[in-house]
Amino acid sequence: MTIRILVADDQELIRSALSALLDLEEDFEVVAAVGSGDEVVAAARAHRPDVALLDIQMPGIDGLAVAAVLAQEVPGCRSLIVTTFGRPGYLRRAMESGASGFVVKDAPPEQLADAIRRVAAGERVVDPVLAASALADGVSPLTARERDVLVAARSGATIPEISRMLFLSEGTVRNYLSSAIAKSGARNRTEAVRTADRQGWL
Amino acid sequence: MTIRILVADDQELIRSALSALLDLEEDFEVVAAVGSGDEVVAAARAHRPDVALLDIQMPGIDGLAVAAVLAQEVPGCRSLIVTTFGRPGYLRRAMESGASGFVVKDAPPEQLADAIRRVAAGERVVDPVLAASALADGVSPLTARERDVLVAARSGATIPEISRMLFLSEGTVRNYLSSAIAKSGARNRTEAVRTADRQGWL
DNA sequence: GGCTCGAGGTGACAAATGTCACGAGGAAGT
DNA sequence: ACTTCCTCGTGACATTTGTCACCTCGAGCC
Repeated sequence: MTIRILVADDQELIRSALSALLDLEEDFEVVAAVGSGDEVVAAARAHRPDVALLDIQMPGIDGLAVAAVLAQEVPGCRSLIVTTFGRPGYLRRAMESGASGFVVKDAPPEQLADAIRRVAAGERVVDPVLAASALADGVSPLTARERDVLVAARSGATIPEISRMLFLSEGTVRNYLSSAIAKSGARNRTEAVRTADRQGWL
Repeated sequence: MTIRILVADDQELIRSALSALLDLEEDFEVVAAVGSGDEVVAAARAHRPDVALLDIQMPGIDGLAVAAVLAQEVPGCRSLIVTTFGRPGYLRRAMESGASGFVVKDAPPEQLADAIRRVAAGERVVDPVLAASALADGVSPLTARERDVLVAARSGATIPEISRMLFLSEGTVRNYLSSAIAKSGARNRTEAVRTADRQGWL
C-alpha cells in the first residue's frame, strides 16, 4: 500500500528535488507540492495525503502553525517537520503543535524515508540527539513580552522605535530587554537575540 | 552526450534530493556528491565532472572560494553556484571568482537544468533580476577593515572584545564601526550588520 | 486573605555606543 | 611631487543602553 505525501517548502528547487527523491521509493507517492503555508490545508483537503512534509520557514503561515491546523482540520494527515535548523525550541513547539515527527535537512535520505514510513504508521519520530537537548534546555524562559521585545530588536530597532511598535513606554521596553538579556545569559541585546534565536525561542 | 555533474551541498538531504532530480534528465549524470568545500577539488579531479553545482554556505571552504580554486586547478570543470540567498554581492563575487553561473534555490527546476546545459556549453548564466540589482547596488562600499569589524560585531561582541580580536585600539574600532554604519545607511551597529549581510558584503 | 508572578510604569545612574575633529604613516595613482 | 585613500590612533562629547530600586494592578493559586 503506497503512502501519499504532500511536500511544502518555499524553495521550488528543493520542493521538486525532494519530490523526485521520494518518488524513487516504490511505496511513496507525492500527491501535492506547495510553496507556502497557506496552500497546505487546501491541498491536503483536495489530495488527502497520509503525511505532510512541512518546512518551518515559509511565506504565509509557518510550518509549525500549519501542523496545528492540519491536526484539527485534516485528521487523516499526519505532519512531519523537515527543517534546516535543529533548534530545541522548534522541536518542542512542533510536538506541542501536534506534529508527528521532526527531521533535519542534513539527515541522510534513508532517515527521511524511514521517518515517513513510521509517521504514516502512527508512530512519533524525533531525532534522539535533538530530543535530548530539547529536554536539557527546557522551555523558553522568556515571557511573552520579553519575546516580543527581542523579536522587535532583532531587526536593529532602537528603544524608542520598539516602544512605538509595541505601544509601550520606553522604560518598560528597557526593563523587558534587560530581563531578556539576563535570562538568556547574554551581555547585550545583540547576543541575547542571537542565543534566543538559536534556541528557537523567537 | 551526457553532462557529468558534481553536487556540493552541506545538507545531505538536499544533496541527495538534488541528485535524484538531476538524474531524471536523460542527458545528466551525477558523478559525485560531497558535503563540504574541502572535498570538492579532490572529487572533481577523481570524477572529472563537466559542471560543479556549488552551494555557498558549506563547512570548510565556501562555494565562492571553491569556484576560484576549481577554475585554476580543474579547468575542464565549470562552476555553477546554487544558493538560497540571491544577494547582489554574492553574484558579483561568484562571477569574479570564475564561476560560470548563478542560480537561486527558489528557481523552478527547469531553470536549473537549462542553466546546467548552458554552462556546460560554455555560456555564462545569471538571473537577470539579480544581475540588475548587482549592477545597481554596485560593489561593497566597505573597506576591508570596516568589513572585519562588522563581521566581528555580528556575533554580538562588544567594542573591547572586537579590539582584542583584531588587535586594534578601541577608538579605532569605534571609528571603523561608525563609518561602516554611515556607509550602510544604518542607524546603529545591528542594523548595519543586517543590511551589509543582506547585500552580501560580509 | 496572602502569595507569587507577569504586565506596565517611573526615575536615577553607570557603562557602552556613536560622532566628530584631528592627527601620522603608507600605498597607489596622476 | 602631489593628491587621494586606507589604516591606525587619540581625545572629547552627546546619546543610547543596560541595570536597579521601587511602584500599581490584575490573575491565579493555596
